Amino acid sequence: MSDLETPARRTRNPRGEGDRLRSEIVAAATVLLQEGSAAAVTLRAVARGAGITAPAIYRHFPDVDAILRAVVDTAFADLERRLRAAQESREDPVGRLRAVSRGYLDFARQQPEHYRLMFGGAWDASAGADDVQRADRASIGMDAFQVLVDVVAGCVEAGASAGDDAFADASALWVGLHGLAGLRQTTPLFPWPRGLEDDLVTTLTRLIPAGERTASSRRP
Amino acid sequence: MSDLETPARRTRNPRGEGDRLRSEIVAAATVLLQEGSAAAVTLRAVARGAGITAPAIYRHFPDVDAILRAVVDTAFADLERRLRAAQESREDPVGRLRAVSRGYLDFARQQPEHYRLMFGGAWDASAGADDVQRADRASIGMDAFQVLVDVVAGCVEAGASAGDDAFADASALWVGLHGLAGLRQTTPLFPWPRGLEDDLVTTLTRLIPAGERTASSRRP
DNA sequence: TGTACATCAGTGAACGCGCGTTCACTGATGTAC
DNA sequence: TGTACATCAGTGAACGCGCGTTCACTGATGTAC
Repeated sequence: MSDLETPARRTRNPRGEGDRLRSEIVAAATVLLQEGSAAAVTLRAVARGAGITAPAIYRHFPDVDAILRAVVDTAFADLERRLRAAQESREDPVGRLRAVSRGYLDFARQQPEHYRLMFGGAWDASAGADDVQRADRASIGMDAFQVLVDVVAGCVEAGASAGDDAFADASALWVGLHGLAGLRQTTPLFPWPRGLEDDLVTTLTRLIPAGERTASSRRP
Repeated sequence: MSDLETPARRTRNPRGEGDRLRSEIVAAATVLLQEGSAAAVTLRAVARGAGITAPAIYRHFPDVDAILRAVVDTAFADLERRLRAAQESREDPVGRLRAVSRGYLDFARQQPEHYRLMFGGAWDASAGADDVQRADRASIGMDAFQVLVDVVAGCVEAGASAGDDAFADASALWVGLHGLAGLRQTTPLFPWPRGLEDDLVTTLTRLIPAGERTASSRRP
């Protein structure tokens, strides 16, 4: 706007406050999401939570969707961190696979509204996104998914899985974990069979029963 | 209120219009859901869609959640009808299983907002429900699930599945289908492995490869 | 080193909007006598 | 069979609310000279 008056002006360094408030806004939105649902995350409610007035939000986010995207980004980073920690909590490949699977389901159970927002799909249907943004949206969560690929590949390499395509089997595992997380949340009264979680992991990643292991295929 | 004046009054027959308008309200809500999201289904928007004024809604529904519940009920009946039709479209047990699975995923793909509402879980978290209502909510969708149990049991009986617990395997299948439906909707750009859908059905219901069939277990 | 000034983050008041909900009402329908 | 009346579905006006968004502003911070 006033660029016309002073064309060669240097871009000024951001003040420290700027980033601090930005993360406080995201934190306030996170609290609202945990206590209610995505519908509770309004611009004014976020401002109240952050202790500022509503218009101040606009210095940091163009709209409320951008805040939610920032929350989702944070949540995906958190999920990845937890999956990596689960992976490293064990030494044996199958133990790692099960620990990561449990970690995934724990995340979904403990942060149901975050999980719903991350995988609810409503937010990425925004038509206003350009190609770059869309590619960004597409790659989000892939770091977390990579942990699944890694632990499945570990089982294959150790001869504990009969699969030969870790990416494909990790995809199947992801589908199973996501389905279980979602349905458990929706239908808490359904009489879920005992051991379903372990069975799903075993079946979807083609784990070989311990007794039959050390062979490279199903049977000698 | 005026019961005090005429205590023994007969309950009057409902006029035909009453039920007709009720279903028109549900139909209007359904259209709004298809065109937008659950957030677009407001009391006033439904009234506009049904061609009536907003207060007229209250003759038929206590609040907007009740309308959404009616939409969900209708959608579950529709899902069951489609799964039954898929089941009866084939004679062989495995063909039936695959047709029903495909029907489930088709439903989720064609009616994404309905599917999201049915399994989104937000609507049944209402704390105002009494025990009867909660039991009602819990049993909803079980008729549709029974179709999965039936086709899985058909495969077991025909020796096409190595499973021995049709309910448990149908639960696993449900988890897989739900996960695939949800993730495909959320992450359309993910490079889904070819044949994942068929693989999931095969694996989760413990289908025996055609060459190894007629035996009662995995190997003679 | 001092000082005038540009920059910037956040404020406070105000707007128009769609929402759910209420209320008294209207006019058609069906029933009692 | 006629008629007076109760019932009922839906109307129209109005309310208060929280929302997103705008605008001019304030006062602190940092920079140029």
